Amino acid sequence: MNLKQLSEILGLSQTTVSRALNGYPEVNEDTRVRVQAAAAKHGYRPNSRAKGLATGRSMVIGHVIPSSSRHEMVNPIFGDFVAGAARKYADHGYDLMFTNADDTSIEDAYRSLFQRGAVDGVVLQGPKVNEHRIEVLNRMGVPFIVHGRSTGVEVPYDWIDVNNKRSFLRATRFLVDLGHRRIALINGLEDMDFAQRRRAGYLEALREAGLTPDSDLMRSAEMTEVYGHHETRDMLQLDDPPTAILTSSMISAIGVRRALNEAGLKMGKDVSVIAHDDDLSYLKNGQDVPIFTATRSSVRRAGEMAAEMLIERIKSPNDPVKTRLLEAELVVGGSTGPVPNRH
Amino acid sequence: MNLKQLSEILGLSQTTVSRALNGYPEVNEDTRVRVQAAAAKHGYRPNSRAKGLATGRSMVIGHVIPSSSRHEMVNPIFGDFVAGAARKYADHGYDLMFTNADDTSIEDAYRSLFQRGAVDGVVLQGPKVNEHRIEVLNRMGVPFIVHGRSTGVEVPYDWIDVNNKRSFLRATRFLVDLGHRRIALINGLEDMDFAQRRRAGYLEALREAGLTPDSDLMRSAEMTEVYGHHETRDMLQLDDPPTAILTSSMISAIGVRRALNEAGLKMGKDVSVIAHDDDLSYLKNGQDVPIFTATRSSVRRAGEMAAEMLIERIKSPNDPVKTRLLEAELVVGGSTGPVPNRH
DNA sequence: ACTCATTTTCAAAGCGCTTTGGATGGCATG
DNA sequence: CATGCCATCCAAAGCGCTTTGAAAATGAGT
Repeated sequence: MNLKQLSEILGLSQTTVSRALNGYPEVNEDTRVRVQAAAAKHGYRPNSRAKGLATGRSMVIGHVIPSSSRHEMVNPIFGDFVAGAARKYADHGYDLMFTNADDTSIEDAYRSLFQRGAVDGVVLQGPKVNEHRIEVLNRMGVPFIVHGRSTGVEVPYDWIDVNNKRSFLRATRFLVDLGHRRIALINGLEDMDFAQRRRAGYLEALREAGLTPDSDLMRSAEMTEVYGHHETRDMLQLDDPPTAILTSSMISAIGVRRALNEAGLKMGKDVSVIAHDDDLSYLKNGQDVPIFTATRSSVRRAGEMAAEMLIERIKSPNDPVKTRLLEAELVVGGSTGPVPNRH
Repeated sequence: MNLKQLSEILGLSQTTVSRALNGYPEVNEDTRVRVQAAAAKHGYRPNSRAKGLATGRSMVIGHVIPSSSRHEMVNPIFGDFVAGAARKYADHGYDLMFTNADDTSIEDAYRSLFQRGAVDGVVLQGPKVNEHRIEVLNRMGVPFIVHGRSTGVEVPYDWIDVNNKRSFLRATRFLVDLGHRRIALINGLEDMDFAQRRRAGYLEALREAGLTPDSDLMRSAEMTEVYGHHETRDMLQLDDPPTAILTSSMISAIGVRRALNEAGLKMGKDVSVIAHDDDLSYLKNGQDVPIFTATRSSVRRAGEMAAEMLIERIKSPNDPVKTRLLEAELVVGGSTGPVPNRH
């Protein structure tokens, strides 16, 4: 069923039917009702490609998931972020399109998506320091929003981010206040912007407390469970092992906990742990009392907000740059406690 | 840069340029080379909407993520499945489109996606028992593939699934062979098809062993970490608590482990645990020796295969129905051991 | 040189929609 | 009654591509 057929059934022109369905004023209310009824009855759905061709808009937002050859990994926070975004897209009549690209062709993926007219805007996830893609997108003139920021990029751009520095600053201070002096940081990949900011917060808190950073206590890699476990076990072997561990994700925190258990150490007593908690739906940080003391910020909510900001940007391309910095809460759970007395 | 402009630059007709770029034979090799060079130089990318309109194909596959009001949850296996699928889509020139729909409108979401001409085929994830959507999709005539199966649906359809029954049968037998008699099952939501099959396998193994199923030991809900923890803690309170626990996901297995630790029980010694492991990239089941004894089947690989099967289906709509049953491996890790001697 | 078959190129129609620039008719106004 | 003004509706152009049917160019064969 297409417009032409529907209009023939109704004995109206395509113009009128189109206008009736799209809410234009120059059509009699009676006919509008009649048209809408017929459309519903026959299950007419305007072809989105044809509509897109005619209007020049695709009503689609693009996301690119990097699936590099090095790290065949899909961050679990991806699911919740996307769910949040997709929900808002749906509210505004947008669909969501993914492209999978490996690290080398990721820029090309964005270019292709936009220049083919497949999407009206894109979301850039997981920006690195000096993120090249931001300038590329800027130059292309595609509306976009960055989930995160990128230190070193000078051009203005829309972004939404968690105040990573502040939240790790606060978390570290919290540990310092509990008497900890040997505080480890199990961070995400070094070149990710968020990891840099978290480290900066961590280092600032150490400096405030007059503590010297120890490179043995600073680890960074993809934040898997296995990684959290591995690094923790490794650090526990040190001559002067950490009494507290900060980690950048709930997933690796679970690995940390596993390593502590294996070593016969009690979390929150022998070793304190603070995790960053993205408030994932399948991996809630406990039910009432949080399992881990954590810096919490819902990535799903971030997805929703990113979507809304992007849609606004598409609507008004010339508005001044919009940015949004979310503060993470520091929730206290059972994984932290005063530094144990050494014999 | 569109076709018309490019053809004018080249002094050729749009027809020839189009054909040259799309590899049709009726064009001189010299001109083809010339056209391709010019296209590359000017960064010409055919508008996908226009192309779709002309060809009647959209080169897009649709996925619908249910984000019901009841369970605001995105299954983490979703990410890996999609990553696998998207990779294969990309190989074949397809894009991937998401729509977010709540439980009540999910059927409508599929209908809309296809009838608007937005997608050439769809993937149905997480089928329930008597999955209504399958018949809907069948009647609509949209090419589709089901990740999983649906007991009670009589119409033929393409699917790819893990042999859930067999894998839980084997896992349960394994526990029985270790001497366990009180074996609990922490399963997914009752109405999910996979959950039914896993239970069927579990029950069959119990029957084989002459054990009577105990409804106190069979739990089912959304497979979160918190849920695994909650049910385990609950069952440990029983007069006759389980000595072994089967669980449908690594995520809830982590909750199980947490509950065991809290109760001062040693996993693999006091209580054995077997989990189903989807081999998620961020949640590997240990590095060399598996943490959990598990029934393992890569959901990413399933995504890849689903994508390929769907693309074949789109190419040849009249081929006989294709199905694919994957066997999960039973990998032995540290979470299982002989039943402890009761005093 | 001329025909005929091939190869190569092209003009134009069509995909299903929106939108511009009228047409048409009814109604109040002078 | 003629005029002008809305309120409604419509025909046709255009979005950027593919594809059909035909024309032009080339080459082989006589």
